[in-house]
Amino acid sequence: MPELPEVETTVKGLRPHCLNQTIARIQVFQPRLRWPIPEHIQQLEGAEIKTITRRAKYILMQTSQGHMIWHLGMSGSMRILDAADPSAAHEHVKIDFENGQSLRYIDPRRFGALLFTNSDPFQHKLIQPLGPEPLGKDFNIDYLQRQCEKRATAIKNVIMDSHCVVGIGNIYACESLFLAAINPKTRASRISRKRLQRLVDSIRQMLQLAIKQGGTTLQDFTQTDGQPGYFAQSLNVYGNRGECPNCARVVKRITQGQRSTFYCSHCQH
DNA sequence: AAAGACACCTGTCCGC
DNA sequence: TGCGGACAGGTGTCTT
Repeated sequence: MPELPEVETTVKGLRPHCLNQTIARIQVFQPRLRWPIPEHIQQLEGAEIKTITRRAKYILMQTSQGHMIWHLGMSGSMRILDAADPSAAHEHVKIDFENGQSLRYIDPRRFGALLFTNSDPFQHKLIQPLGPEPLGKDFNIDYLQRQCEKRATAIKNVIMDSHCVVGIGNIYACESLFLAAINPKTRASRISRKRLQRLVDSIRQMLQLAIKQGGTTLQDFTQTDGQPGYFAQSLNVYGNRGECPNCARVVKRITQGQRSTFYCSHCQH
C-alpha cells in the first residue's frame, strides 16, 4: 500500500511523538517480516530518537545508538498509542517510550521490514542504489529524458523502477500518467521531451497533493493517529471500473509487470 | 545493462 | 454459508 505520500504522512505523524524520546522497551512479537528483524535491535533500549527522515519509501530513525531502517511493504502502518493500550491483530513490533507512549508497527502481509545499522544508513545496500527523490531537484526533465532514452520498456515500468526514481507505486504511476495524458504502454524511449516534462510536472503535483491529504487509504493504511488518508477521493483511474472522469468512456484495465494498470485509451496517448 | 518472472504473506471480495 | 480463485498499496533476486 504505502507509496511515498503515505510514508511521508507516517513520518510527519511520528515526529512530534517520537523525537527526543528515550526507548524504554522493544518488544518483537513476530520477527519474520520480509527479512528477519535482527536480534540486536534490542541494543536500542535506552537510546534516544534523534531524527526521523524518509528516503524513498524507507523510514530512517536515527538514535543515539544506531539507526532503525523501516519499510511498510504493502500493508504496513504505524500507530502511536499509550504503552498500556492492548495490541491489535498483526502488531509485530511495540516500542515503549519512557514518557508512557508507544510506537506500534502493524503489517498483515509482513512484506515490510525493520533493519538496524550502526553506520550511515544512506550507504546501506538497500538505500545506496536508489534513484532520486521525485520531489527533489535531481528529478527533472533532463534526468528523466536521459533515463528514458535507454529504456525500451513501457513508461509505466520506468517510473515505477526505484533505480530510476523512487516513491512512485502503482496508484501514483497510474494517476500521474493519466494527468500527463500519456498511455502507460508507450515505450519510454519514444516519448517527446515536451510530454516527459508534462510527466515530471504531473508526478510532482500528484504527490504533493496526496501528501496534503494524508495519503491514500484503500484498506490497511492509516495515519499514525488512526485516521485514514483522504486522497482516495481524488483518484481518477486507479481502481476505477467505470468511466473516465474526463471523457466518460470506460476505463481500461491491463497488466504490466504483473501489476494492474488503469488508464483511458481515449485521453492517454 | 535491461527486462521479465517469481517469491514472500494474509485478508477480502466475487462467483458458484 | 462455504469454497476456490483472483487480487491487493512493494521490491529484492533470479533467469533470460
